[in-house]
Amino acid sequence: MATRLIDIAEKAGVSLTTASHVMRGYTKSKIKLETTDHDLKVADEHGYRPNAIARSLKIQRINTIGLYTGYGYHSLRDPFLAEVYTGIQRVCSDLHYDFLVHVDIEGKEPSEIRLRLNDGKVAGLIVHAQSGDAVVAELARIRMPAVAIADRQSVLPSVIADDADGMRQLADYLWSRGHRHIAYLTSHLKLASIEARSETITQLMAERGGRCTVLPFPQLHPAEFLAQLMESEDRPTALCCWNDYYAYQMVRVGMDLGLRIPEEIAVVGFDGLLDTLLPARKLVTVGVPWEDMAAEASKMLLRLLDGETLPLVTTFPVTLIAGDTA
Amino acid sequence: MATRLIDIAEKAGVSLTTASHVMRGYTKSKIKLETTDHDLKVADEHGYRPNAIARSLKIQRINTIGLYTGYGYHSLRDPFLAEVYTGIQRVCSDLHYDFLVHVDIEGKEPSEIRLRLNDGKVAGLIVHAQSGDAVVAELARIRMPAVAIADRQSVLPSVIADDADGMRQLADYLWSRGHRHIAYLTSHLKLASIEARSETITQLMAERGGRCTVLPFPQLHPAEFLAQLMESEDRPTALCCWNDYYAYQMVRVGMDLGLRIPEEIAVVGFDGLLDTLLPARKLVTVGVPWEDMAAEASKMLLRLLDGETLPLVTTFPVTLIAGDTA
DNA sequence: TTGTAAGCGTTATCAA
DNA sequence: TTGATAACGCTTACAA
Repeated sequence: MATRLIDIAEKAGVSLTTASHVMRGYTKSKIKLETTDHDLKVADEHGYRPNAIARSLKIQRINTIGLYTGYGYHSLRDPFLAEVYTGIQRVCSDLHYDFLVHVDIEGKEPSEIRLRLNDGKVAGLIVHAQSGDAVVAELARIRMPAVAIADRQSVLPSVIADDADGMRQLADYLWSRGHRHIAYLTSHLKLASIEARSETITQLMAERGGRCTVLPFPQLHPAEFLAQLMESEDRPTALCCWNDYYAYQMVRVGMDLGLRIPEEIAVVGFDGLLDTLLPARKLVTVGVPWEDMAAEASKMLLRLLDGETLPLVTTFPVTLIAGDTA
Repeated sequence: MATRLIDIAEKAGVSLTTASHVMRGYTKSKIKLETTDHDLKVADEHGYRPNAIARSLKIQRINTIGLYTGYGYHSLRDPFLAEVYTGIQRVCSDLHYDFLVHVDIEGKEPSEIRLRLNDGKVAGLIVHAQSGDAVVAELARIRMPAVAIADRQSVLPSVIADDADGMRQLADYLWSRGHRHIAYLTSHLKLASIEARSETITQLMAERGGRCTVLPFPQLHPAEFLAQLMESEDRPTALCCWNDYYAYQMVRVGMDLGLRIPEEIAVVGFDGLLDTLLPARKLVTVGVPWEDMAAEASKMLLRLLDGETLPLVTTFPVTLIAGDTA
């Protein structure tokens, strides 16, 4: 049981109110400097910190914001989300907020999910979801403070990229290099940005007398897809991919097929997220199951909360991964 | 103002207690099925959800865990942390916990930081910090439930990799390929794993009559460093790097210098995190300032909490990034 | 300058 | 089977 304000007050020999005033640096009512100093000292000795929960309940505010994404738990291996997290954290850090990753929301009905998001743990949400996400509609209905990022939500203030302009720049670039027939590789996700991008480029190419074929990105057999595409009579000369990840996959598949890029097939992406730090070499290294370890640590933490005693050290095995750099 | 339990009770024409029992599915006291059904219906209509804050205050528990890392805000571009986050989320999702990323802790004294971590917002913490981190000591002192991950903390249950065995495997591998003098590129961070790794490999090489020189990783001028190293008379034939990120940097620098890898210089890492999806090509793409956008969205959210009215759409400019794939 | 007391929305004890 | 009522730890009128 952590020390409470009343404990501090008692130890310091003052009332609860006085202690509270001192802790909050209340200036209106002038408290004796002596009292103040003494109180603070006592609080410090006991490592006292006001309980944020009780405080939130009283003042009806909480300095925590959350993130809702349509997907279950967020894969931070997705460089896009990593950027989003980093941005949120930067601001939270500056403005003294904490950042709650809502994860207890999986496999539920939309209405139930929004209930979970609205249980008072966060003051508001950053939202990244597909168009027509039912949860987002619910959130808007109950006027939960929320801002959409990257993919526009009609019912929320949205922070988006200038997708159309980006596509125009790409179209200009490709056109000036002589491309008259391109393919746009889209995603199965119903994201506003994807629609904006594919529509814009299709229209731009058509306006100029060229054309753009919209195709779903071949998740399962990218190599077969590209091989077939290259053999087709009326084939596109450039692949315009929804994002960098898709694009790099196409580049790799192209290289595997022995295609010269960009001479035989040009590839462009969208995002500017993935850099080229990693050469096309396979590193000799030691594989560590970091994710499993973090999972195990979390489980242990919860068991700890249950009063269980845990071993001081839990060691996971690691494995050498062969490569070509050594 | 969200609906409270008492509102539901009034609407349903029952007492607060009854409503509470119904909501919690309390079975001991048998409530008329009619009452139950009616109450639930009313609650549903109003989109009622028990306030987690009030609930936490009352039951003195909270189903949220946090993460403390020694560095300011966590860079999620660090693939290691991405794995950690993902692992934590996976477990939280399974066990109905939420995950709080503490960010309001920067630039404070250790004792103050641990106070912030101990304000009741989280039930416990996952910890990743350097050896001798004062905050960790404080956390242990006040018996805050915590589990360390990846880098052992003497005062906490720790989940770590078998660093020594990993290094043994690497040493065996390098030794069998004829390497007798290697360099270990270490970090400035005082992490337990680093110490364990460098000590182990140094000792293993020495035992066999070879040797290992421990050098700080050249953050600023990796190219100059490698060039000089290659020219030195008694140069190592292999670079053993603290992690994959360091290793890939060395590989790239090596390729830039025209070195044959592994013939002229072998490179090994540790982690198994970075894959080789990305070829050493520079993509033509459109750069989007995702992080800034997320930051802006967060700021907007907070302004929204202040009652401010925001524009429905905020658009950021994007820029074409030249490359060699198109 | 300090103290008393009400109340934030729950849960839980104890009567009715 | 249901209903008062007292906490949980804090903030804040208002009173002394």
